[in-house]
Amino acid sequence: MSHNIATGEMRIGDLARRAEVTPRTLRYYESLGLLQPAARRSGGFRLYDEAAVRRLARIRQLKELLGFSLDEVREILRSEDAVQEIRARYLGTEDAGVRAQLLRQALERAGAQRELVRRKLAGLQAMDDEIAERQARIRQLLQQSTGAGGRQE
Amino acid sequence: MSHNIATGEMRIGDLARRAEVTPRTLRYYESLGLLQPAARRSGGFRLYDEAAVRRLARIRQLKELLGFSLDEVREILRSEDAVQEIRARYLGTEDAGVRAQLLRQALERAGAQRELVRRKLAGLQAMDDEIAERQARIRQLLQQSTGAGGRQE
DNA sequence: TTGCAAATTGATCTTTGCGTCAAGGTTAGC
DNA sequence: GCTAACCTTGACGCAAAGATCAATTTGCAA
Repeated sequence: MSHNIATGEMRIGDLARRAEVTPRTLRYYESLGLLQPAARRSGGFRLYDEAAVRRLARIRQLKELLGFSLDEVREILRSEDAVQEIRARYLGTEDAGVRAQLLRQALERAGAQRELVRRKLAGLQAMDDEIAERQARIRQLLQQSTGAGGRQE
Repeated sequence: MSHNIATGEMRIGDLARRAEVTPRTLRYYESLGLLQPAARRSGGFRLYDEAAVRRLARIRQLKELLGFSLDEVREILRSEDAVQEIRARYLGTEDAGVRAQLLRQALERAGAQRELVRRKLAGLQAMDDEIAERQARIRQLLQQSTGAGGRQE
């Protein structure tokens, strides 16, 4: 059994198939400090869990969708990991003052991340608008043309 | 004078500075058939015009913002150039039927381009929404926290 | 006319993000 | 306990997108 459904543990090939990447890619990501296996089996086999599946999906999203380099992805993940740490500390304290402080930190990080995404988004929006405008102009010409020239079809 | 303001003619270094790339990059783009200089001076110096500035900006936008490879950029530009050609032919005919046909071609191309952009946009939107949601959750916690713990500031 | 910044072509170098062997070690199933 | 499928590390290869020489030329400017 290569894939223990109950514990969610899987070997490198299983994870690779699930994420549609090659094992080589996963080893490479590991070497860059992007994705660590949850454990190693006695023989040396890497073992991954469900958290790894999610993290890998995130990596691919950042790389493919947003076009970040793996170096940038590492920085972003580092930041996200920090948020998780803040969350853990938040859950670990009862002190309202400390809690509020931690929340503010998390908020700040989320804000920074959003900034990044919104910049890309704005550029894309502008492009979309531009194309839409062009389409509208052409459509209008087409209307005039087929309207004036006697409608066809 | 390296940069004739009146005619908008400039040499490779001028264009490079304006677009924040290196001259090497421009020569490379030329070798890929992405950006042709408007002319060459007798000595062999490349001369660029304002159209080149715009085209270069477009290339960078497609590459940096949308994450297209230079190969893909070339295809997209080819398509855009085709639109320009359609436009020229449109202006060159009076035949309403031909005109309508050309307009429909242009419309189709614009549609295809928009599809591409919108796919990227959708992914980014989803990411932005996700972050926004996270922010909202944190803000709510913060409200509760500072609300319950006695407001400060 | 000489001098220096900027240009030319050509060649080789670098980085990123993996792919592809090579030579073995591990493990599930029979 | 054997075999096939999977895994290990290590090394080299490769395409994209330039960067960096190197050896000359060009051309404005004093």
